Amino acid sequence: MRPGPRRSLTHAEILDVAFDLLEAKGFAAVSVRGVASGLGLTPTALYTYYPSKNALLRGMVEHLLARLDPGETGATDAAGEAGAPGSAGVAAGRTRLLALALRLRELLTGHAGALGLIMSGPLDGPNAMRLNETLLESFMAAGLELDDAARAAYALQVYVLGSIALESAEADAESEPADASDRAFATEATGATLWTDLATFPLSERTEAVAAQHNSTAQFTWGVQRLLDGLIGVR
Amino acid sequence: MRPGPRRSLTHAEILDVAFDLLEAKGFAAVSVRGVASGLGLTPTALYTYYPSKNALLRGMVEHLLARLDPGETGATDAAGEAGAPGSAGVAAGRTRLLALALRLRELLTGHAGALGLIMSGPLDGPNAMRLNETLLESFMAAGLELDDAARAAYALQVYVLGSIALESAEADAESEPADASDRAFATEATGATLWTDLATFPLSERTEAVAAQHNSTAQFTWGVQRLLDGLIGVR
DNA sequence: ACCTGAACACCGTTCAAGT
DNA sequence: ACCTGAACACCGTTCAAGT
Repeated sequence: MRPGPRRSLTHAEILDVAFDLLEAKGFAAVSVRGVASGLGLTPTALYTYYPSKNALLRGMVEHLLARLDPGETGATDAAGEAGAPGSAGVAAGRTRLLALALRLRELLTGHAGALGLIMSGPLDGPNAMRLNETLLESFMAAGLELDDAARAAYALQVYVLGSIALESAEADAESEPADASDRAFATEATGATLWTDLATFPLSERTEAVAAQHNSTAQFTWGVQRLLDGLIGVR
Repeated sequence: MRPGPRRSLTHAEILDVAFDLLEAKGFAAVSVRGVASGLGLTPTALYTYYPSKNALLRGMVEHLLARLDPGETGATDAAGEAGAPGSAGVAAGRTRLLALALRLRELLTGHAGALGLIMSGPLDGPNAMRLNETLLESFMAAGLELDDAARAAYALQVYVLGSIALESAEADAESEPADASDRAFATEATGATLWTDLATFPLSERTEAVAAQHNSTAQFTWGVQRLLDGLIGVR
């Protein structure tokens, strides 16, 4: 076939195929050629819809964030004044922040390799801004003044994305069987003693059990709670 | 030339070329072919030293971490008992933790695109373990019991890596001029209203000035301090 | 505007062969 | 053990051409 049947796709259709690919074969499979062929198109046809692969990736991020649904704002009373709201507002704000963090983590870990998406550029799309606005409202409801709320909102995003980064780094490693030898070479490369086993690090050794749980929802929640402890003045 | 002059390179020499490439041309330029040609080798020759590109990347991570130099342990007194150490020990532990976090950030942001390195696999090399051990010691010196110290050490690493992730995502975007149009397409892709400008998000708008400082050392320090507030029971 | 086909300049990795 | 050269199966992106 030469020119083509004039399909006129939706961006949503393209992103669906991209997410199918991400879930089925991982981040590396989300290629211009791969998505195009999943759509029944030539790679070059995709450039009609997105000017670059990076633009496609950003579209995927926004698509994910659209499903975040920050929920009812409801913090309008506290948003106006920088004073100390009632402890009920503090508790409500904190609950909402934890819920948002958990939901964000859920969305991003649901699709393996989603971190690659986030690193495609800054989080400045409309849905990312909506999230930011909700975080600001919640921190102000919890008693922070505006500037501190901004810093706190950023800190929380940092923590969530950091968690995803570390989790996905380990998840990727597990799916690659050649990893043990990779590690050996990395060790040798630094000139470190090859017999640096756990015994050299007594605390790390005694802590193996809890380290094994580092990627759990419980550890994530614990970390977010401690961060919120530090950000909000309560507890 | 056919077979070759039998060079016998050091892993350190290879890593040096890799870091030169990383600094000069970014993470994408750190390719097997690129490193090999910088060494005057054929790409395949590199596979004698590293079994895969990922192994090379892990070697680079260890090489970076080797320059971390956690410093004198000095917390041997507090490491033995889970009780409450003197406030001097708490302050010293906390100071050391902040210094480590700052140093780690400095190392990773010094080389643009270093996050790609970290995502090459879990941080389980000898130097990564040495860092972990030092973090454990410091948190115990600050008064945490062993299991909480393990969780806290992980939380701190999460925060540092998350900061790097967000910073490098924005740094990469700045170096690409085609970004504005990318964003427009991403916006359209979600079906979001195109006129979602800052005015729709009043809090985000009023907070632009501090948002512009999100990648600063000051903001990083502020976030780490708040996290330490929550992790260590003081203040 | 949407699409094809050919092409350009790259990738990581494998394999047989040389010293 | 260390290296080459050829090859395989991919990339993102550009460009002229068709409808």
